[in-house]
Amino acid sequence: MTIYDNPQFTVDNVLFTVEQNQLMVLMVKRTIPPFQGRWSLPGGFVDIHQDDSTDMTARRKLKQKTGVLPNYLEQLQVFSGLTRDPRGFSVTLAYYALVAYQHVQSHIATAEDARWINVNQLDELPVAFDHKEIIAAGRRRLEQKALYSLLPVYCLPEQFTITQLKEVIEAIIGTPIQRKSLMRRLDASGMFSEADQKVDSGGRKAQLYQRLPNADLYHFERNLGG
Amino acid sequence: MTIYDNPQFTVDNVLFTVEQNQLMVLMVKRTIPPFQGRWSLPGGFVDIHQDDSTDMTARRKLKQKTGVLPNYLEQLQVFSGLTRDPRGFSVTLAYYALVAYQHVQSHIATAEDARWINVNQLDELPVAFDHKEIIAAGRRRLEQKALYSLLPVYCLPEQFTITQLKEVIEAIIGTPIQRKSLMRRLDASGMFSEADQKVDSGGRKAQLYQRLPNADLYHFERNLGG
DNA sequence: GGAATAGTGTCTTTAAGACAATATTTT
DNA sequence: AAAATATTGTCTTAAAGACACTATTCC
Repeated sequence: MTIYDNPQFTVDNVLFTVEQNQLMVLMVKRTIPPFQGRWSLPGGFVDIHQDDSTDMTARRKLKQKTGVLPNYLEQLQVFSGLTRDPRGFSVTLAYYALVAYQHVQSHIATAEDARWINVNQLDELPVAFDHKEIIAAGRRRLEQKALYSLLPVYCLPEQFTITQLKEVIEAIIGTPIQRKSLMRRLDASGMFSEADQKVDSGGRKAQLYQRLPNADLYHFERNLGG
Repeated sequence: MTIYDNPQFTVDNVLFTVEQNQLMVLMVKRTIPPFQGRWSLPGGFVDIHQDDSTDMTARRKLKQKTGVLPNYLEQLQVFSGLTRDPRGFSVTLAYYALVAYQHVQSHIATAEDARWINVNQLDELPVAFDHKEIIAAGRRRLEQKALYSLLPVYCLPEQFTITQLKEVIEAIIGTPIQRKSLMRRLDASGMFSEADQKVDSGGRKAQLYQRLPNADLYHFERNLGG
């Protein structure tokens, strides 16, 4: 039986949020080689004495950088190869995650090495490894899911208005959607309850909706935005 | 800086096909511990001197067991944990793949240790590791994709009739579909051309359709089977 | 011609798109 | 009342479901 070199295995996170109608991704500045000084995704090695699965590794790393657990976390894809890390063959399991901007804002603002980057301004940024490609894959997945589910609610606090959700979805998919369609979906999904309070917004007060704690993400049978 | 134990990393394949209207999965009998004598998914270690990515590992292992490359291959999910392998923390990247039964039949038939297992008869089989769970995840993914794409064509040879495709889809999703809807989709997808020949089937001869070589998998905006 | 299977025509259904009309709130 | 935003009503549209009808082939 052959003995194989076990490739280096890491976990990386594409943490998204939406702020001012712009999709943002969390990046951290590398302090050590390779790619020292470039921006990279928050991630690292599995600690088998602490993590009971790679999901926990992902959550642990996100908690470290943001101070909170994300509202949503899901495996994205494995990226592997000989050339993505100059040290040799490597494998990274990429996750993507969603969080409300308000939940992490204070923590990120005080951190030197962590920043929200507008995904539309990534071109100009010096990025480490193949992390631009990983972010692009995360974007595609998020965009797809936004068409047939209400996944984007996880970019908002537990309570939110229809207009807020509409703007978040539009930031993610890049095209306007019908407010009416969104209301029909909120209703049909069974994932939310109407809060007692309403909130003012310049005109008529808006109904607050609130995520039901253990509701599964509902999948619609059609896409929005045809 | 802490030194981490690098967990054991493997690649496993859930290779599906459909034969006699039954969804089948390829399994191999383990010849060494742990789980010696039990059935498991075809997979193994990355060989960094031979594989330029984990995709190639998956393809190489499938070629070894079946003699051919699958018609379709896609990452499924990573499974990890302390308890899935008695030797300690392990990580496996599961792929799922599709192949035409005819393409591999002869090769499998002569192999001692490889067999097609009807996915509906897995309960009775002694299966190694968490491979039942991995197969279940593969099934769910295949089923979902069968609702909004024509992925099941990859369980058929390059040329096929509508009736064959209909039966394959029904085996995968477990409910009957409208022949008419399928024809509309074949047409709309742009993935196929009509072959010159027709083929007999007991009554009127059936049109053969054929996969266009470089067509991408088309995603419809609605699900079948509502 | 009859049985069997393939393919067409067309009406219904469902959920999204469009957008006008109404409601509420602040100034 | 006017401006601004929220919500409802309702007609249109697109693609799937249902299913009757026609076409082809073999016996």
